[in-house]
Amino acid sequence: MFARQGFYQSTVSQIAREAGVADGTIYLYFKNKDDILVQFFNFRAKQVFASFRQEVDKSGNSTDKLRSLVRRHLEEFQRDGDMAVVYQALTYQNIDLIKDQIKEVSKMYLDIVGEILEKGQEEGTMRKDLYISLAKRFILGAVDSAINNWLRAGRKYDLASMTEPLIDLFIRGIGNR
Amino acid sequence: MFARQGFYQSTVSQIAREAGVADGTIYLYFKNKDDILVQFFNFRAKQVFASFRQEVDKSGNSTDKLRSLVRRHLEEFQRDGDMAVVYQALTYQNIDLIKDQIKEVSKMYLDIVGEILEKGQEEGTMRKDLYISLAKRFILGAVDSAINNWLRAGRKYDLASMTEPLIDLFIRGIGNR
Amino acid sequence: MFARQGFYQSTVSQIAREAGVADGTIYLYFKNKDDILVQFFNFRAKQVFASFRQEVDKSGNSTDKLRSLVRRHLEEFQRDGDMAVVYQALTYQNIDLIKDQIKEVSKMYLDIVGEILEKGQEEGTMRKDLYISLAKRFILGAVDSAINNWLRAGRKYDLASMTEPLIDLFIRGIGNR
Amino acid sequence: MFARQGFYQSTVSQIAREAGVADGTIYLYFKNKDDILVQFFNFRAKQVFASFRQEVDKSGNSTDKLRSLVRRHLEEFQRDGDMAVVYQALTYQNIDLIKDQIKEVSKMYLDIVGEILEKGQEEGTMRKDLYISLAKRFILGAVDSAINNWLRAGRKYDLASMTEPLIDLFIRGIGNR
DNA sequence: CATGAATGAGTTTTCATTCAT
DNA sequence: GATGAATGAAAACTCATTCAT
Repeated sequence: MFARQGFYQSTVSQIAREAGVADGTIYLYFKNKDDILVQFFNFRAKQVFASFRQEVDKSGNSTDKLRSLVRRHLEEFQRDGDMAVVYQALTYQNIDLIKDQIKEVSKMYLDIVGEILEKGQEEGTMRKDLYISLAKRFILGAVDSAINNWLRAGRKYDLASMTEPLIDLFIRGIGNR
Repeated sequence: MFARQGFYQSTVSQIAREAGVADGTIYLYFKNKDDILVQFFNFRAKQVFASFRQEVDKSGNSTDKLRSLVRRHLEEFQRDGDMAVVYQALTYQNIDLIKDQIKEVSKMYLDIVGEILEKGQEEGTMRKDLYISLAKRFILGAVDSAINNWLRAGRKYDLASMTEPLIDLFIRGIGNR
Repeated sequence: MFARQGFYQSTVSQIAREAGVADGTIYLYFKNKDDILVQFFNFRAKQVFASFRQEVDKSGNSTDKLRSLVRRHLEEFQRDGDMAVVYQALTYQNIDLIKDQIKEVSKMYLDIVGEILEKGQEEGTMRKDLYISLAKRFILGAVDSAINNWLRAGRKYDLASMTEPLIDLFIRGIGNR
Repeated sequence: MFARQGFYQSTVSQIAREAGVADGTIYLYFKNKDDILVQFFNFRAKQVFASFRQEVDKSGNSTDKLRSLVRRHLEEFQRDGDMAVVYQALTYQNIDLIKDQIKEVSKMYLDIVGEILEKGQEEGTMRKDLYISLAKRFILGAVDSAINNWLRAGRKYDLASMTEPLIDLFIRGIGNR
């Protein structure tokens, strides 16, 4: 519902009806309307991001790790497009309510990418002169943007298949020669 | 005010007070509250984006054009950080109200980048095997992301100075060899 | 709880928690929330007032009877300060719910005082020209007021020790002779 | 309406209807429902009590002053019986909201009575052995009680005519001599 | 043109009460 | 008898919008 209408356009009554419960029941599980968003973030989005770390640890060299991360990212967001919408909306807004949560999740992601880039520099597959703190944000931004495009295009094509083209753009830009 | 509090958190009364007029006066210039957002977009954001075209036309080769576009983009958004906040918030949300306007502005931008990339391919400075419709979105997304990072970091550093590092990442990725 | 927060500020859930039972259990012993107040009045406050009669019957002359009544009144309310709070709050409000109970209890008290005053007139210890129906209310009011002062002062001093000073004021008044 | 139904039994909608305005209009003049009570107290009850001082200053000896005070008190409360109900209900409850206001108003009254009693002692019309801090509360309590009885009896008789009998009881007490 | 008081529909939230377990 | 999750009616409050001045 938040994905379709946005948080402020969704009323608690609607949410309750969609959930098949009475209005008051909502308040047995959420402190207030805001808390619905907060709990969504803590129990859904955070989990997804936490799963990225495992995926990366499995892969071998840094390029594979980056590929795994991006693929997993796109796959998860494709699997739950509504979460994707809400996550994006929240990330690019400045909502006090969950500002800290957003920062935390974002940092988690950037740390992973940062480690991959450093490892890549050691391996010799990534450029030594990379401005890492920019490069990692650049990568997250580009993936976010790919997701945003997919959403705005109506979720019609296969988002995960964007992995290779994206990696290609990243690597040939940051790859050593 | 929209930048600080968001659209739904801002009341018409607050807007009127900030503007130094009475509540009713707002309705002499705007059909309703929504219309304030629509008109903002039409007369502020659209103008900015329209100015990009001129900037690009001035420059010489495609790399210079891309550099000019990105620099102008960052400069304008830095100059009016509040507009930047609102623009970003709207872009990554799914507001029916201005969905079309967003698409239009976005298309305007992507068209410019697309032309630059094609020109670059002709000139031999850009890779011939580029998946252009992805690459141009990739570039917009990366610039958006740079702006978003700047906003979330409190607008403290010089955003325009990110131009060269960004271009470097783009070009060495998409440049021909 | 009613003493601390008042009847309307206390929820049935709170009452149940304080009583160490489940919410629903309350409704096995009380018809509804109002009934809690009604039963409190019938089984607690009424008992206390009924006990006054016995106390008075024990004493000898009318002055002693009045002294016994006031002392017992102050002692009982001091013993159960929370009941005192609730009783006072209810007496000076106009709650349909227990209007009749209040009247009954109040009449019970005024009847006792009235009898004492009449006895005193016969004995020659009370003024013959007393406007009895005023005087008895005057006495109840003054005792109530002493209790109210004690409550508002935080129940810190010994309420029962106010008996003598009060009786002195009743009997002799404030005028010099 | 508060006099009739009590504060918690009165809804803002009812208040608005009685006032002949829309619900929202209430909130242009009162911060919230509680504020209605607070403002009532500050602008109505406080004024009444402030007027007592003037009345007392006019009279001559201390007995006259006491008589003037009591008469004015009864007259004002008789004139605005609804205020009387609300004032009494609030005084004998423990509402945090206006606890301080009640204390202030009550102190104002007790101070006046205290001064009168001291003056009476100097004049020789009041007993020298009076426990003044008790005696003044005793007087306020007795007057309050007279008002309360009048209210509960349906405001049918002339409250102000109770002045002389009350003063008589204060001054001479109930004891025969 | 501008004002700002008034409106009332629409929202969030509370909580007495019920009833299947 | 006891439970406590679920209910939904009712209440407080907000705020976009209107319109007489």
